[in-house]
Formats: sequence, C-alpha cells, structure tokens
Amino acid sequence: MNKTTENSGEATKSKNFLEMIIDNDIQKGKNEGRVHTRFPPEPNGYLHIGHAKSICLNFGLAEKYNGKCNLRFDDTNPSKEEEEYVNSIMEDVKWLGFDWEDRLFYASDYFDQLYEWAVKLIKDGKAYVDDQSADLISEQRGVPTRPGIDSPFRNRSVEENLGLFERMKAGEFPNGTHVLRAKIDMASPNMHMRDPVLYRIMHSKHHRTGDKWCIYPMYDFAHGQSDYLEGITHSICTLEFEIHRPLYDWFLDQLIDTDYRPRQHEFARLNLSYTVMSKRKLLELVTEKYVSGWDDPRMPTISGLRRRGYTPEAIRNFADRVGVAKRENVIDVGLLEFSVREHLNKVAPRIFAVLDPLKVIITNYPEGKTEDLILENNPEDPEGGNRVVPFSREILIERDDFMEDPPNKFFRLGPGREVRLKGAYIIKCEDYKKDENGNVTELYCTYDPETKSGSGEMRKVKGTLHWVSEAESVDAEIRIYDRLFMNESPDDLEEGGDFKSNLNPESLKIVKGKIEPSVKNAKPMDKFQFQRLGYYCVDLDSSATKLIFNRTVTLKDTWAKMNK
RNA sequence: UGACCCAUGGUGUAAUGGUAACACAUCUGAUUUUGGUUCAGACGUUUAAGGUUCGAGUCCUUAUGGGUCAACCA
Repeated sequence: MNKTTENSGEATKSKNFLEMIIDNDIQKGKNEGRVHTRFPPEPNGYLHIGHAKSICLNFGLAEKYNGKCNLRFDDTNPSKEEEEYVNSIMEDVKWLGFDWEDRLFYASDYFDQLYEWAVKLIKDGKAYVDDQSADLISEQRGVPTRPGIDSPFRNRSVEENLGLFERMKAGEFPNGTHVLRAKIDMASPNMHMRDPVLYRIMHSKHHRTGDKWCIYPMYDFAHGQSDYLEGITHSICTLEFEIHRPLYDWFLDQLIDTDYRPRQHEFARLNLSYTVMSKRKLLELVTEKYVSGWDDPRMPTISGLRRRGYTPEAIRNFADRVGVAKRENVIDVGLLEFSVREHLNKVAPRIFAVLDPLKVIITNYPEGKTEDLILENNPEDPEGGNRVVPFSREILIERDDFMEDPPNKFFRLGPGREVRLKGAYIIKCEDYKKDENGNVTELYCTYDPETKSGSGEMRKVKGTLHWVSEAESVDAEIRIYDRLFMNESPDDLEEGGDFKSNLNPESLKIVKGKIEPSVKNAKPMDKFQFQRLGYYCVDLDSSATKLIFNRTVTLKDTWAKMNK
C-alpha cells in the first residue's frame, strides 16, 4: 500500500527491504551515512533483462539516496573474459540511461593490492600454498553434511609459503600445480570456509593487464576487497552469494582495520516466463545458431530487446514494477510486454501497414483519382501532428478483415457488410472474386462519398479497418517475432532433457507487407504503431532500398482472445 | 544426516502488533473512426499447527514446502 509522508501529504512509494536497511544504516550513522553501490558484471557475455533489474536497483538506490554507483568489471578470469563484452556492457548501461561518470573500474585495477594482501595473509599464517591437484583438494573438502580434512601442506612455514607464492607469481609452475588457500576451517558447515582457494595459476593473457600476471585471484578474494577499495557501502548481489558473505566478511576482518566497512546484501534474481536467463544457455543459443546473435530480437538480452524495439523507459518501468525481495520469483513476460506497450502507446506514431494484403476495388470511385487524406500521427499525443495518406480506387486491406460467411460478432467486411476505412470513407462489399482454389482474390466495394472522415456528424458503422493505396504503398519485409520458447518454464525438463527442445519453431515469421508511403525515409530503430496490429521498429539491417521492420509486440487483441 | 535463506490472490510486490492493498493477468460494462487507448466495476490472498497478546500476515516454537552451498567460475 502506498503510504503518505507525514509532512507533505504527497504519495510516496512503499520501501523495499534494501531501502529499509539503508534507512536504518543512515539513521545509525554507519559509514558516515554514505550510500555507494556498484554494478559488477563479469565481461563474459552480454547483459540480459535480469542484469537490467540489478542495474536499475544499484544506480536507482544511489540516485535516491544522493549517493554514487560505480561500474566495475569483475575480470578475474582471463580465460573467459573479452573486450567485446566490456564494450557491449558499457553500451547497454548507458542506453538504459545510467551514468557511472568517472567511476569506471576493473577488479584487475586492484591486482597489485590484492597480491600484497595475499602476502600479508601468508605472513600472518592465514594462507598457504597447496601443491595438490584440484581433484584431491575437492575430495578433501568433504561434503556439506560431513567435514573435510586438512591438506598435508596446511602447516608449511611462512617462509616456504612466501617462497612458493613468489615462484607461482614468477611463472615457474604450470597451470594447476599450486594454489594459494586461506587457512580457515576444514570442518565448517559452510563449504566456502573450508580453506577456499585465493589464487590459481593461469598462464593466460588478460584483456587489460596483458601478460603481467600468471596468477589470478578468485572471485571471493577479489570482490569484497574491491568494494572496500572503492568505498562501496552497500554491495548488492543475488541470493546465491548469500553463503559467501561470511567469507566476504572474513577477508575484510583479516585485512583491514577501519571503521568503514562495505556490507553485502542479497536479493532474488529476476526470472521471466517463456525464456531462459543463464548466460551459459544464452551463449549456447548464439554459438549453435538458434538465434542470429546476442542481439537477436528474440533474446532476453538488453541488446536483443533494444533491437526488438523496446525502449529504456519501458525496461526501467518494468524493473520498478517487479520490485525487489528475497523470494524466488518468475515474472510473467506479459508484464514486460505491458510495459513496452504502455510507453510506445504514448510515443509511437501510428501508420497503416498491411501484412497480408487483399485487394479491394472501389467500383464507384473515379479511375485515376488520388485524394490526400490528413491523418493524426498519434491520438495520445496532442503535439504529434498529422501526416498525409493517399487514397485511391484500388486499395489493399488485411486478408483477415474479410470473411465470406462471417459470424455476427465479426465487425469487419463480408458480403453486403459495411465498414469504415480509417481516415477515409465507409465502404460496402458488393461482390468478390475467388481463384480456382477457392481463395478470395479481390473485393468489389462501393464507397459513400458523404461519409468522408472529418465531415461532421454521420452514421456509424461497427468496424474500422486500416488500409493502403496499392499504387503508392511501399514494400517492406516484416519480421514477426514471437516468444522464443513454447514452454512457460523452458528449464523445467525431464531428467536429461535439453531446454532447446522447448524452442518455439514459430518464433520468427518473415512476411512481405505493404506500407503507407509516409514511412519511406524511416531510419533504423524508428518506432511505429502499425494501426490495429502492434508496435514495430525499423531493424538495423533496414535500408532505403529495402525496408525491414521488427514486430516489438502486438496490440492487445480482444477479438483474438474471444476466438481462442 | 549439516549450514544458511525464503514462504501473502493466477503472477509479482506491499501492509509502526490494529479494516490484508497496489500492479499485471482474468472477467463485466461504458467510451472509442485502432476489437488499441481511456474509464468504471468484478474476481481472487496470509503454507499448517501450537504459543504470546485485548488484538498476529507481522513476534516465539514446531512442522511442511521451496531454494542455495561440495569449480583452481562469477
């Protein structure tokens, strides 16, 4: 429920659990009442709608509390990370409308400091070099219900550890032969506290530090300390890191001695129906060519949604509406679609496009005559202006706007029935022609010259159709996108099943449509409402010689619903 | 034979211990030169059992259900 503020009486949104924590921290004067967050992606894939939730949360919180939010690439694993991803991530965050100002950081900026801290831990007897294989270490770690056992190398001398760690750094050992481990507690019920690995040997070129290092810190040894170095106060991450928090705190306890402390808080990640969200699965769709790329309009990536015609406003409103909590959730993709319709309804100019044309000849309209009709660009936008649409004797309408034997509830064209051509005249279907296969090929209608749009009070008809004048219309390729998966939860699988078996074979249909001429000079990413059909945007591949539109989302269609 | 987290309509998210609400979805109706939009309304909710209290979605206990953790990934 929305509360009212005591003094202003202004409606204010109720707070989520993170805001309550922050309020409390500020009240207690924690970290001088500062609020500083960060968005910490690993540059190993493209950002998706789930990241958008996190971005909106972190930057939004900073904004709300007059704080700051950093962009920090968590680049501690050079074998998976690439420059391409860094660039796409920066582009996506900017496009969403957020600004990290001069606070662009990389965990790799802190490799020197992290190394020193590792040395300190060794000197303090809190870390040791283990010469065992990954398999052996894993075996000794035990299982959650049974304690692990100590490594035989756990009690090496400080000098020996220092020497070995130095040699690891110097590149004397091949990958996998040694790791640096924290000395914590092999019997801890929390597996992450059973002497976690701090550094591993990885002879890989790093996208920023090049060949300077051949040992790289693990996530746990880098994240909290990076937060600390940046002055982060609230380090917000997803639920699966909850169990890492004791380790996050443990490192800080060993290494620093100030009143200032970052604190990790966890929230539930976003899940969306009819799609998958794991980077691994998205990567699989890309590399195995089930989609055209990370920015395929069917992908839940930010770049995919952008190409599909989503707007930053729509995504931010969506992120707002889904809320933040600690409970596992699956958001109905319908909410995302609602958000984009809501925004596009206000800003997208309306045009006529016929996707499956049926020719109509208006028999009593003069041959060779063309009228320029004036139509409103957007009834929702008083400043939207008008456009000119040509009308003539031979026009095209949508094939499903005619039925030979229509039911009563069908408000469109049928033998003897009348409809209004939007912005033009009322026409009546007098006759129609079929080919040898029984397909309707042409409609013969008459128009009533007294019913021209805008000429005052007149009789009403039940249906209104969109149309284009055949001679002036322009060709366009229309890419009709639908949900990528048929199944609400593509991840719900039988044992051994593959999520790709739930792919929707009809997620993309390409048709040749006819569009009113005002659209000739449309530029990539321009957005329109194809009246009565849906929202469409000009694709990146579109050109002056070949127009291509992507369907962003359909309009709500109560007629289609009635027929289900 | 473990630790930690979570549990409110179909889906999400709210509710100083004091009338369980908001959005989406669904269904009615009105308006409409988009079967769009807008407007009005309806439907439907506290996992269970105990306890504390004048009063419990909220606090306590237990149970049940769900999730996370056993990469030299993040």
